[in-house]
Amino acid sequence: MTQLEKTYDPAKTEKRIYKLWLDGGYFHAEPDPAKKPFSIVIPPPNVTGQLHLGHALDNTIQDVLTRFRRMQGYAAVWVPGTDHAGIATQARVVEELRKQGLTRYDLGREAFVEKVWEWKRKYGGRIIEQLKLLGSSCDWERERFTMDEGCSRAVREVFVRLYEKGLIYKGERIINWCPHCVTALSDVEVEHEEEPGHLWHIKYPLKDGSGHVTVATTRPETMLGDTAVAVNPGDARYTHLIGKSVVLPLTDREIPVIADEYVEMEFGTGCVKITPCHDPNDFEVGQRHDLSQILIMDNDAKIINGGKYDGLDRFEARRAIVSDLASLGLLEKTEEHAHSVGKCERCGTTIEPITSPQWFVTMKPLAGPALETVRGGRVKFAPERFSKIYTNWMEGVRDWCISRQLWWGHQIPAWYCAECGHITVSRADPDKCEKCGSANIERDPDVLDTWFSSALWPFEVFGWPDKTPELDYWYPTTVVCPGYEIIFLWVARMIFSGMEYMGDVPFKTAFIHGIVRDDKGRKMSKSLGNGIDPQDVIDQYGADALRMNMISGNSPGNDMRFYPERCEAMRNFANKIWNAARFVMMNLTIGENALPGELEPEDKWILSKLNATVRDATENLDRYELGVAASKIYDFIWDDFCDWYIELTKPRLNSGDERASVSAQSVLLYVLTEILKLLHPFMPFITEELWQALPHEGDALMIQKFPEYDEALGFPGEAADFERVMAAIRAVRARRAEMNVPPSKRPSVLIVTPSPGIFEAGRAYIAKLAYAGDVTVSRDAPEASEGLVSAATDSARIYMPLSELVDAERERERIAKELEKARADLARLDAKLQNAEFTSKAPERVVAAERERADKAKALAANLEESLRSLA
RNA sequence: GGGAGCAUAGCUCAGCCGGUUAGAGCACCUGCUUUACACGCAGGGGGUCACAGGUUCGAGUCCUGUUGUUCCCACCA
Repeated sequence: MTQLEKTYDPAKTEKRIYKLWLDGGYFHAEPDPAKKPFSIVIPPPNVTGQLHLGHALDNTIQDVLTRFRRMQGYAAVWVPGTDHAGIATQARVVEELRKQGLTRYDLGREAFVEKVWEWKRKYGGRIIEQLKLLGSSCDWERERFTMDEGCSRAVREVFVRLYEKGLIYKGERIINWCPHCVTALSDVEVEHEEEPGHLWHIKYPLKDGSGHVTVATTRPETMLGDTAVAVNPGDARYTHLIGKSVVLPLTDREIPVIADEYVEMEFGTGCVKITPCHDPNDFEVGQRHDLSQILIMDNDAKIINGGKYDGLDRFEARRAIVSDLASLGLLEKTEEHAHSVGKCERCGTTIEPITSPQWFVTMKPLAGPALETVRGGRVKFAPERFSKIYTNWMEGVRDWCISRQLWWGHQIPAWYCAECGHITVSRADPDKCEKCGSANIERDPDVLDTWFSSALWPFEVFGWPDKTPELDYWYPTTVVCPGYEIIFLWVARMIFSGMEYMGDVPFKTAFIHGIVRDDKGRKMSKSLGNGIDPQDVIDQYGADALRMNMISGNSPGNDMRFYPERCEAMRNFANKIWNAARFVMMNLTIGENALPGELEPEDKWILSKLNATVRDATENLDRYELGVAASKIYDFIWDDFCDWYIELTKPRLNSGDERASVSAQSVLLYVLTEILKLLHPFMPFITEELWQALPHEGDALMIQKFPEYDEALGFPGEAADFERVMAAIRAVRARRAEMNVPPSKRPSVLIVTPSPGIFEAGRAYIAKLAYAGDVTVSRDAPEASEGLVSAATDSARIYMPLSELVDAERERERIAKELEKARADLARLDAKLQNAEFTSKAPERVVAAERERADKAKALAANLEESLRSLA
């Protein structure tokens, strides 16, 4: 048998074990009609991204689920891949170029895109390699990229279909513009932040010279684009002005005063400047009143069409305009005013609402089935509460702006005809206008939102739009495991996409997790510098410890704080298992894993505990309660197996009796092997390593059968009996500890009990675990003696002659106190049991349990009384 | 403005369908080189489960309200 090191060293095993799995091909799955399908598609990380703890969390979750089902015999596939991440990736390469003093325009589109591919080839593998460090059992043969050929074909197919169906349109609408990323964004890519700002009250003189109206605005620079002033039609203060004109200060334009319900009389002055090109509400108002549109900012948010302000940055323009208005006497007042400002989620730049010709997906027709499927429970959210968040959003969903002014991404398959203006949208690149036949056509330069391709992920990875065996077998996927921050960006869009193109849900369950925060509860971010690199954690504690830390100690859907010390606890746990296995191996003379024909009471006890743990943990895993499952397994291993069972086997192993030793070894090996299987989904490396070192059949632990509940190994009666012996041992230990008796002092122990059988059988264990010299079991009490220390359980009284340590008076007091407590318990239980309401209404098993408890309290009280008497 | 989460030991958190005397890790106290493990063992202290009502034989768990806190959504000029 291999000799194990005293301490588990993850660094020495993880790489080797991962290679063993790869070489064995165990991660790969094929559709297999003889098995049940199980599938997960990875939330594709950004191709240029670096692994962070958020990835560690959701990949651990996916790996636990995949390994669990694989071991249960499912054809389990976990499809990995990466996302081309349009804006993020392009920004990285732009930044690279900037360092060389270049812009993307210096290279031109084609060369730039080639540059990004180069970058992707160079760094795209990094995150994948990092996922492997975690132990992820992805089917790497099926790795995909959202811009690979298949995905590109899927994207194109979807775009064309939606266009043909009239669900994709191009329109001049208000969109969110990021002047830094220089592109349009969808609504969900904008984060709103409350910021202190100002409400400037500006006088707009009436054209007829009869005075002025005062408008209030938080963005005075946009006044250059004003094309009306609006008041509420019911606002008596202003009805006489409706239809009149005002002269827009700083320009020489005249604009009308109009009436619109949208204006709230209570807010500001009740007069609103209307800037259709730079505010979504004003845009609507403009539509209703057929106002003209004046765009006053360019793509860099510099002023255009603004006379002397042209060329100024929007914030410079704001300062200049406010100061000019003040000097003209048109600034009535300035109020402090907190308001929410939209920021680009990518770069944090303040978003500018702007009218722009963009492509949109009409959402209403897609939202219907997407809502139905969640309401009807065909897609379930875990935890359930997230379905409400989803539903609320989907009910109010607005059209999705899908075009991006980038070069890196899926270019929109639309060609504009210079002759007739027709737009040709086509699966294959056209060489002429489909309407007039002109060859003078030009392709739309824009690319699609990155999430447009990720929305198709659950079916494009299986080969859609082709009909493939994989698609047929694994779609709908079983479960998807994203963080709650991408419910709208990704989960929602997969659902309506799945319904639209596949006619079926993309996954049966969305298992949502929270955010990993730092130890102070803050989000980890580059700017705070509080990010923790999972690779460092793995180096220090091992991947298994990191994984176990991610899974346990938090509940699904809630954020978690990351404490390195918790990893330490899990590292210690790994070491505990390591040493338990080391102990088993050191004592092993057998080469086969089989339970002995005859089992000792302690064997039945541990098997019974194991069996219950298997049943409970499996149930928890079935319900996505991974943390609860992990902690049950943890407790069983540490408390039951290590602290009790291993100690209990020592007398047999050291007895010199070959048969006794072999029987102990057999049970040890059996239980340890089952433990390794149970724990494997959570801590795959150490469990595989140990399994390989132990006698085993088969090639790898990761493809062994997951333990199943076995009625034949229940032993409820025997297990309960044996717990009486354990209770006696605990009682003796507690008494000794209280009196500071060192383990070297081994008094004889007398056990007085009405049921001596189990204690007779357990004599050796009592001697070992309670440090007894010799153990006598009797039905009869000893002669009263001053020198005895006593302990009592509900099934026995225990006496130890420790006359030199014991103070008879204090001993009596102590027992009297315990007795008092036991009687109080008994009284409480009796009262409960005598309450007819309780006995008639509570379920039978609860009443039975209370009865048993009362019986035990009664027995304990009786034993304590007896102890007291024998001291008298 | 709408919605959701959280509030349990000094700290961070579990507590799954309402049913013991509410648990874990860390921290703390006492003792221990017991030949698997000091990354350990044994024993121990520590909680009015935010507050107020309610439902129930029984509430940390369900309901209502209050307070505090975090987050999400929303076209709050």
